[in-house]
Amino acid sequence: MEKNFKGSDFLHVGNKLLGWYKENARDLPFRKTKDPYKIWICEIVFQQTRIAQGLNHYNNFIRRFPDVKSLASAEEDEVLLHWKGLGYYSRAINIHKAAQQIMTDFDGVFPARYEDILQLKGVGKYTAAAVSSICFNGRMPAVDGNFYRVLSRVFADDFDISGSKAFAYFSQLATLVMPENVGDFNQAMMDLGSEICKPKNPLCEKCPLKDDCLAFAVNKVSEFPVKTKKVKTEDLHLQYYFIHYKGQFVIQQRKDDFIWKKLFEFPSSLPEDFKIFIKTLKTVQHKLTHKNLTIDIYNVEIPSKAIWEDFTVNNQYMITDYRGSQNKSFPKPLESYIQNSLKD
DNA sequence: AATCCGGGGAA
DNA sequence: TTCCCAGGATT
Repeated sequence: MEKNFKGSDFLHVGNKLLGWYKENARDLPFRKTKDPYKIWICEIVFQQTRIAQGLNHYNNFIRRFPDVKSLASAEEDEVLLHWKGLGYYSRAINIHKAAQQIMTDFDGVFPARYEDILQLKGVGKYTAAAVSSICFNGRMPAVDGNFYRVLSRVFADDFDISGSKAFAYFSQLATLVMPENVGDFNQAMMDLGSEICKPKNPLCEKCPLKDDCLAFAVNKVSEFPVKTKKVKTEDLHLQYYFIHYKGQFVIQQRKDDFIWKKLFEFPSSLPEDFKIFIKTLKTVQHKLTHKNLTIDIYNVEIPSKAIWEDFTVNNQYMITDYRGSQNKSFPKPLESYIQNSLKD
């Protein structure tokens, strides 16, 4: 149902939210700073990632890369290592490229304009609005999943959040309630969506917007937001050869397409001659959001130094050992396999 | 406009 | 199991 609220005044909703936020803001490390670098990093880390899940990654990342320059001059593999286990690895690749963008295109100074921030790799309209508003008094709503949920409920609006029009639609809705302090407003919406206006079992009785929420008024909070798109998963079979000799083993790096971008893995093929060295096969199940993985890992034990050197040199494979593998980012199931091999 | 990209926690 | 999370890039 299209609604036309133009001419109406919903500013008091935003101001109520600000009042609530002043007393109930979560105590998070990145709330203590307006350093655009740190705010940017935290926005990327927490894309599609819960605070509890990403907090250690954020702290470790900032400790190792405290500013744009240290990140820009780092090796990509080390950036990926700090992203290990977080998922959506293109974020790590893009964050590294963006740091170098800031060095070359913006003279090493984090850009203050929304349009410039938007040019950074991995930064979309949400992140640009968040950094702009929190650090530079920008006046763009940082419309994310929390905005969809809170606004759809407050206005009892059944606009489908699955479609690509949702961002523009809820951005306009957000401007109706957006007060002067946009930076705090954006963060307040995140906290309200996380702590009160939760997807399931929202705490409506504690909600500062209880008296303004149309969905609550008609007891239909659970019907919002409307999301029609279904999540589908498909099966995927992977095959690996854990080729090793005296604690060393063969690895390779994945491409930057498909899953686990730029992460390390074992070879997925083995010359026919070497299949006589296969000792065991371990099959691992692993779930991704859109894929159910079945991973066959063949343990290939090379019997002699001569064969090992012949194999690794001729095929120009990357070699590591258990210690060295700690400094590389492996997908979780392969990391587990390496750990288990260590026990044997 | 539709699809893909992780991993973990909550219900 | 299913859904969702401080989304963005690609096609």
